[in-house]
Parts: sequence; structure tokens; C-alpha cells
Amino acid sequence: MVNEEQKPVLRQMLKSEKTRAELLRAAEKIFARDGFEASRIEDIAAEAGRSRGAFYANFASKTEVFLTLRTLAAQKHARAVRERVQGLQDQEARYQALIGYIVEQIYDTQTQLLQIEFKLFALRHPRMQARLAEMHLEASTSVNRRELSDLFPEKSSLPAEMRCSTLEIEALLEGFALNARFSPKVLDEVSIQAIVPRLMAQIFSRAEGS
Amino acid sequence: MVNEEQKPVLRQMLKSEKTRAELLRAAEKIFARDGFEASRIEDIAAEAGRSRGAFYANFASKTEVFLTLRTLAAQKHARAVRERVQGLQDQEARYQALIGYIVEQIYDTQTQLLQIEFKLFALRHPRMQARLAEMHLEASTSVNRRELSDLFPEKSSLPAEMRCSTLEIEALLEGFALNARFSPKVLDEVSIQAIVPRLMAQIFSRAEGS
Amino acid sequence: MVNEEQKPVLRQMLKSEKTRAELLRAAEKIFARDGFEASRIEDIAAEAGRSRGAFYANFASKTEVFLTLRTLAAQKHARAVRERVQGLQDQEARYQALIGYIVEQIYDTQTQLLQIEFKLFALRHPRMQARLAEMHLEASTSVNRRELSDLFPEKSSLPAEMRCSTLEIEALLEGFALNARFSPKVLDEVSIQAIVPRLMAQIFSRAEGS
Amino acid sequence: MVNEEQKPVLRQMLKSEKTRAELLRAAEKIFARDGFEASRIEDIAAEAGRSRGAFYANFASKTEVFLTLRTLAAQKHARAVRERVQGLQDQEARYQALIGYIVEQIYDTQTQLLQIEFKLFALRHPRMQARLAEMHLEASTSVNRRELSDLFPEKSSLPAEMRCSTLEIEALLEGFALNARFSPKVLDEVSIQAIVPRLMAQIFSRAEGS
DNA sequence: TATGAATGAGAGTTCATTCAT
DNA sequence: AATGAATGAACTCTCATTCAT
Repeated sequence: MVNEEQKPVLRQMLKSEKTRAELLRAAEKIFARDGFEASRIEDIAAEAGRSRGAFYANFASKTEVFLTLRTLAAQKHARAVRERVQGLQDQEARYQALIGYIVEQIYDTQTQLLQIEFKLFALRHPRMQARLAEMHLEASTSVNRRELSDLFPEKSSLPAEMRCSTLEIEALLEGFALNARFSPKVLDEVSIQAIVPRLMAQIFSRAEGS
Repeated sequence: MVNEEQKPVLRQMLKSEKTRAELLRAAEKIFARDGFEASRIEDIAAEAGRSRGAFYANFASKTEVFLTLRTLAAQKHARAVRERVQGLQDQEARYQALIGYIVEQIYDTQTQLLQIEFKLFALRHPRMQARLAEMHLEASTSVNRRELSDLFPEKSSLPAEMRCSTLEIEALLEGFALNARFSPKVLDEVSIQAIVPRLMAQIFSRAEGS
Repeated sequence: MVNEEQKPVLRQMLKSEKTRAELLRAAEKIFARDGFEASRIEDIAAEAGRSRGAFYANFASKTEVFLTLRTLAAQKHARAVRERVQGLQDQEARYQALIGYIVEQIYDTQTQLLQIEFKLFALRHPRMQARLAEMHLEASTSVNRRELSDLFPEKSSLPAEMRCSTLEIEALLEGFALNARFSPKVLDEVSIQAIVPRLMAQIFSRAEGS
Repeated sequence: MVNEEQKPVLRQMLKSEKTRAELLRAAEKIFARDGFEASRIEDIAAEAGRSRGAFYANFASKTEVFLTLRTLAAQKHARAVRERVQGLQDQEARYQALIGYIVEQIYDTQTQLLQIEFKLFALRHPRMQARLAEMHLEASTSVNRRELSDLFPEKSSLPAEMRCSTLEIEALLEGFALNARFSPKVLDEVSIQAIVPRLMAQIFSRAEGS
């Protein structure tokens, strides 16, 4: 049987995939906790229950794992939007689902802090900046375009504007996530719920209450 | 005579004040450019035209100079607001002056990036976080309170809300400054002028056009 | 039947011999190219089209394969001398054949560089040095003794001198091979042909033209 | 007085020069003992009674200190030749002085092993090789040319040949030094004294005894 | 026997900080 | 106060070797 020979190899590959996945999860946590610069490979490896060597068997460098993480985050984001929006026939329902998802994002502080880290990283590595920004926007708007094209007909026809509103929303998310973490007592959930949806409405060109 | 001895001492003090000022200016630039972690004392000293020794003669550590910088920035911010607003009798004029100043701030990327760095620093040093957040808000709202108390009477009576809107504005400024630097082509000056004032209005008046 | 079981075993042994031979060839190339210290097991395995595991299935360590290589080189050298000299009845012809073989050796840079690496290795591992030097000379002079005893009758009776001239010749070969590789433009083939045979003659006959 | 201010600075510079000199001496010893690749910065620093940091305050890298060492060795060599030869009016005396110096060199095993290391380094770093070989020969023959031009009139007019004989002599020195260290019992001082001067004479185009 | 993921000691290098001047 | 040589801990990354398969 073919399985007789493939099984061990397959098991090894699965094991290795598990190590890689563990390392990615660990890296995400450590990067968000300590920031890119202050994160130590050893901490990432330890968090994953692996050794430094295992890290370097799976990633070429600290930079590589960081950027890999961003690509995966973009994919995850795309999947999440799709899941929320698909199946909803009503345009208003889809809009509300989208807004709901975005507001939720503020509370996923780890993700938002990583986004901030990623953008700081990009603008501090001028050689990569243009490429990274392009990749980031391509990933973000490709989701929006496919899933939300009919939701904002007047905008979807203008990719440039779509990219722009994507960044505007991200600006809100990142700014509020950072400040909520910085001063959770002052910028608490109640305050955020009170203001963010109204700001979002402005971005989506909808007057409040319309 | 006393002067015989004081003059050189005075000159020394002035010289040392100049060194300190140069180092602070340099630190601000380098921290904004490279981030707190990646900034090197040597680069700061070199940018100031001084040596590592001069740095340590004026500051106890990298952390100290960074935090000193924040205090100074808060004072500078207070002075700037005062200058813009004072002398304007008309309430609407003062409001416009304030809004104008805030929008301007987005383009002072160095300052906003430093604010982001500062907040990231705070939330990554849990022991200091509460104290740093308190200091930051005290400095920010003390300005607002004194200068703007009659401008937003209903708010100034509620320090908690004032602190909250301060953070909301900062969230906007930081989020937009970061993303404008990350992707200047997409989030250009035109886009920012189109959206930020409207978002600001939401925060201030809590109703568009009110 | 015995064959039922031996055949696969034999096949396995042949396969493993091939692997071992491939690894040895690869090791020789990599060691000569990069030097003992800088050579990586992974490079050797890759050059042999095998994996790290195959290497360790055949050799206990990097050191072991390196020393094994020297033993094989000595045997190969012995075989080569025998093939050149045997069957030549004329003493002068045998001398010329020998000189010819030695001069050829200079151009086998890989072999000479490995000899240099081997001797450097020996003198940097004091515990092994005496043993390695003894092995090396035993291998080298055993060839000479058997094959060349009647060629230099007065010398073959003095093993000590024979060992000495062996090292003298090796000194020439290694020195010239190294410098020819270091500066091939200056120490080119013409220069080498012009000088090395004359130097060799000095070592063999201990008098020019005798 | 000018000294009042210069003294401390001068003392610091001297101290720093001493550190650099100590490190160079230590590096020479360690490189010769362990080889370039196996030498550890920590060992060099410890041998110099300094820390790793002191090493990097004086040299950019392991490679840099190694190459610096070669330049210094070339200068030292030039000085030594000059000292031996200058003041000797008789051409034969100068020739003998030169030969004597060269033979002596064989016993300076540390220097010869470093030369071997240097050449191995060069041919394993193809990008630098041509430049290193050129530098090396320029340094070596510039000595010979100035000091020995009238000694070998027919050769000094042909720089190419001079470079060639330089390499030939180095080949001898390196080959014999290596093998003498490899097997000191067999290739002892007596054997070397018996053969090397005669080989040298061949290189200098002088029949033995002429 | 052979694979290659994983280990972990140890390498070169950096840099905040100290200290003699 | 200012210099800059020196320290040494800590970093990223490499690689000989081990081990489950």
C-alpha cells in the first residue's frame, strides 16, 4: 500500500507544519506584546515550546516571520469579512454587519498593535516601504472589492477611493486601539461605542442617522 | 566680587543648557526616525554634534531622555494652543482656531510618531503605564481646561469627558499621521482635508453641523 | 535459501557503498574549496546529492571523514606511483616517470590544498599530531620503499632520509600549489615548469646534473 | 601652556594605541595558533587582556584585523630586509645577508603559518583575491626593488620576474615551515639547513658553489 | 540506511552604560 | 561638563550533531 511508505513522511510534514504554526502564533503574541525591535527570537521560540534552532529551520529571519505574519493576517481578515457579509441579501444588513465587524476589531488590540508595528516597520525601512504599502492595500481592498462592490456602488468604481477609505478606517482602528490600551480607564468601551460608529459613518459618506 | 566667580559658572551653565537643548532636539529627531528601541545614543549624540559622554552628563538613560521629551512636548503643545486661542474674543473664532491647529498637527508627522512611540512605550512598561497615562492626560487636559473652559462649557465641567475627547482627538491624529506616512500616495493631503475636519466635528460637537 | 535474504542485503550494502563514495568525493571537494573549519556538513551532503542523515549514517563526525579522506588519498597516491613506475625497466625512465608524476601533482590543486589543510589540522590538534604525522609518513614512504628501493639504493637503506625527502618534496608541492592558486597570473605554468623540476633535482640527486 | 590641555588627550591616545597594539599582537598569536576560521574574538581579546568590546572599538571585524595584520607584516618584513642589507658594500655579502635572512624566516613558524592562512583566506574569498594578491606582491617586491636592485641587475629590470621569484621563495618558506611544524622530528633544522639554501640558489639562478 | 526537523552551544557583532581623564 | 575608550550583557544567526521516523 502506498500509505505504508507515505505515512511517516506525512506525519513528519504535519509535525513540521505544527511547529511552523506554533511559531507563528507565538511570534504574533510576542511581537504584539514587545514590539518588533524588542522581541527576542528566544522568547518566540520559548512561547512556542520550541528552540531557537526550530525558529531558524522555519524562517530565515525575524523580519521574514514578521512579514509572513502580516500576509496571513490579511488573509484572515479577508476570510472574516466574507463570512460576516456573505449570505446577507439586504444591503443595510450587510452594511451593519460590516460596521459591526470593524468596531469589533478595535477590541482585538493584539491585531491592531501588530498593524501599527507593521506600518512603523514599513516607514522605517524605506527600501521596502513602497512594496509593503502596495501589498497591504492590495490585500485589503481585494477583499472589499469582491465582497462589498455593490454595497458602495459609487465608491467601488473608484479603486483609488476605496484604497483611501480602507486607510481611513485603519487609521481609526489603530488610533483608537492604541489609545484604548494606553488609557483603558479613560477611553473605555462605552466611550468607544459612543463615538467610533459615528466616525465610521462619516467615512462611509453617510450622515449620522441617515 | 561675586561676579568674578559667577561669570564663568554662568557661561558654563549656559553652555550646558545649550548642549542639553541640542541633545533633546536630536533625540526627538532620532526617536521619531528610528523608534525608541532602534535609536542609538551614539546617533543622538552625533546628531547633536556631541559625544556619548555629553549625553550621559545630561541624562541618566535613554528612557529618561525619552520621557523628558514627552513632558516638553506637552508644554510646547500647551503654549501653542494658548497662542492660537488667546486674544480671540469670538467663540466661533476660537473654535475654528483650535480645529485649525489640530488639523495642522497631522502634518507634524515627527510629533505624532513620537506620540505613538510614547504610548507604545507606556503600554510595554506596565509598571510605568498608569503613571505615564495620568501624566499625559493631566498635561493635555490642563491646557484645554484653562484655555477652553468657556468654549465648551458643558464639557469643561466634566473633566472625565474632557480627558476622553482628548484621547479621541489624539487617536485620530495618530492614526491618520501613521497611515499618511505609511502610504502617502493614497492618503494624501486632499483626502485628509476632506475627512479629518468632519471627524473632528463629530468629536467636538457630537453632532454634525451643530 | 541463503540468497533469498542476502541479495537485498547485498544490494543495500552496494547502495550504501555508493552513498559513502559519493560523500567522500563531495567532502574532498568541499574541504578543498572552503577549508576544514568553514566546510559545512550540509554542503557536503548536498554536493553528494544526499542528506545530513546520510552523512552521519556513514561517518561519525566531520573530523572522521576528513581523516578518512587522507588515508584514501595516501592509497590513491601509492597506486598512482606504482602504475607510473611499474613495467619500466630502465632506471632513468623510472626516475623521469616519477619526476613527471610529482610535477603533475602541483596542478592538482585540490589535492595539495587538502594536504595543507590536513597538516594545519594536525598541528592544531596537538594530541593527534604525532600520530597523524607518523601515519602520513608511513603511508607515503611505504610506497616509495617498495616501488623505488632500487632507484635510489643509497637512500632506501636509510628510511629516515627517505622520510625526509618525502617531506621536502611535499613542501615544494604544497608551497607552489598554494602560491600558484594565490597568484596564478604571476606564478603561471611556465614559471613553474622552469623552476620546480630543477628544485626537485636538488632534492633527489643532492647535486645538479649528477 | 599647551601641554596642560594636551597631556590628558595625548595620554588617552597613547593608551588607545597601546590597546590596539596589544590586540594586534594577540590576534597574530591566536590566528597563527588556531587559524583564521577557528580563532575566536574572545580569545584574541583575552590574550590582549581586553574585552570583546575593546576589540570592536579598534577593528570593524575579524577580517579587518586579519588583513591589517598582513599589511603590518609586509612593512615589518621590508624593514628587516633593509636593516640586514643596508651598509653592506660588497655584493656577495649582501647576497649572503639576504639568503641568511630568508633561511631564518623558515624558523619563524608563526609568520609563515600566518602567510599560509592569508593566502588560503585570499583564494577562498574570490572577490578580494585579485586585490589581495596585488597588494601582497606590491608590498613584497617594493622592498626587493629598492634594496636589491643592483644585486640582481638582470632581474630587477623585469618586475614580472621579480614578483615571480618572490612567490617562489615564499612557496619554499611556507612549504618548509608547514612541514617542519607538521613533522619536526623528520624535517629538523639539520635537514633544512642542508637543502633550503641550495634550493634558494636555484631560484636566484646561481648554480650551487658558483 | 536515510531523512530532515529539531536541538543548543557558541559564534560574531552591537550598544547602553561606565569611567578615567 | 564633556570626551571617548572600554566594558560586558544580550542580541541574531549558524551549524555540528541528535533523534523520531
